Amino acid sequence: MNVILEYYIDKVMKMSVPLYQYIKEQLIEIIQDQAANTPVQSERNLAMEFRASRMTVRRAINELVDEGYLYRDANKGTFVSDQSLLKRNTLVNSDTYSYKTLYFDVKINTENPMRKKLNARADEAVIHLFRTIKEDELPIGVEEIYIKRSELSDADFANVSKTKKVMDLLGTGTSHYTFTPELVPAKYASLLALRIGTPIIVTECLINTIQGRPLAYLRTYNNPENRVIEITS
Amino acid sequence: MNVILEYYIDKVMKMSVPLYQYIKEQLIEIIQDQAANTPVQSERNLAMEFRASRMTVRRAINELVDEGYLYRDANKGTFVSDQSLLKRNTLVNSDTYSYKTLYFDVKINTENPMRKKLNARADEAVIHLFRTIKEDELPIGVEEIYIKRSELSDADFANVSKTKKVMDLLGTGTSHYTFTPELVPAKYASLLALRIGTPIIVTECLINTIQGRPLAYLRTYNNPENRVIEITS
DNA sequence: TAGTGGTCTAGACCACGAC
DNA sequence: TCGTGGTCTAGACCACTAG
Repeated sequence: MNVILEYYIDKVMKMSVPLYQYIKEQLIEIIQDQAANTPVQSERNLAMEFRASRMTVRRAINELVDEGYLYRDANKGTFVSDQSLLKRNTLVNSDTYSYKTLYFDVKINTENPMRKKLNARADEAVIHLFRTIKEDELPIGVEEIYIKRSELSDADFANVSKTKKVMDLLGTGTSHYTFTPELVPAKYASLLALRIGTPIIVTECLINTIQGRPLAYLRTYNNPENRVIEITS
Repeated sequence: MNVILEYYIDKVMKMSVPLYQYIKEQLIEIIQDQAANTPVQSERNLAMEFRASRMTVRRAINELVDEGYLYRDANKGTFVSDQSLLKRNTLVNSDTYSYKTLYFDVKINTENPMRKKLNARADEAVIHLFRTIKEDELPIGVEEIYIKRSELSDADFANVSKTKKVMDLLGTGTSHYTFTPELVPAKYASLLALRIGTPIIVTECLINTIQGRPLAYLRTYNNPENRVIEITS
């Protein structure tokens, strides 16, 4: 009741978070200290407790299931998932990384092969960015970035060299990663503090708008000693 | 009308596909030859056409959005996504791969380090499997697999050496991948048709039940010439 | 102003599982 | 038998966009 009161205060004060969103947050709060496989209340009970319809509660629960917090067992109930491996992706998760831009430019009429990947005409402006990635002073990787100028707002363009995740500049869309094993290039070995001949993983990422227009191309040389690439799904 | 008739024939004949599922399939049929950004009919129109409620149509559309087929633009409409890069993951996509099992055994009381990863007691039976992966006679990779016997039904156990995707043996759960660059091990170089000293990507995958119990551990040595690791999201 | 997607309600019936 | 999640309906109001 306290719970639902809180929500309606928000609502009245025009914060106006959707109810299902509010219920999600409350459920996360409730389960976050619970052991895996703990049952959550039934949908009908939660609906009463939050003074919401069952469909609204279901929406909240469904999204938590999709996000890996809960799982359903038909005819039995809904339970807390094992969260020891919560969905994560070290390629995108950059909260603790620091970046140093070593090169920044906007080029027109260059012969760079990346233009083809971006499907950019010869006279289109393309942003070039080269930066190092560190975590606690340890070199994590070096990154070459190419972004189509025409896809960025002026505000985003002004921030581009400060941006951590290029994804954040762009709305929803698709990203396509490829992973290639290489020996560390001589020109990057010292930046990565790796010996010549060390095998590394190079990740390439092409980011498209949901409409199918290429937006950005990233090429990252990852230091295998300091950055373990991992993906949980 | 033809469309909805078909569905109800199915329904009467007890095929009993959920309506939202049927609508999904029909929508995929409709859009599969359409260009990106083509609008689909409004939810209200589709509801009339399928004689379904708007909420049911919404569910179908929502799932297609999650799966990357469609995208929404609030207050404007729903549109066909660019499908040139449909979600895929070459690590799991094994339709065209052929497997050859070189080693199969069930072991108890071994000193294998994989037992720790599987959290298996010393006296638990663990299935060991070693196999090569080929596509059109080209070596794609070699794979070491460890599966807890106790998590498999007798039927699954009988099929385990014929199984393509280990994931298929297990219900839903989480899988956690790590990617490591290595030089191809001498013992696998000839199986992979690679020269000694070639850098490769080794993927390790730990599969857990949704309850958090480890089920299987896979270690794959990927041939970079014949298998490009890629992930679209 | 008319149409769209976004949210929400208050019911309903079903199959299945545990008791 | 009772409670669960799975599916579905027929409405409703909102904010926003485009003509």
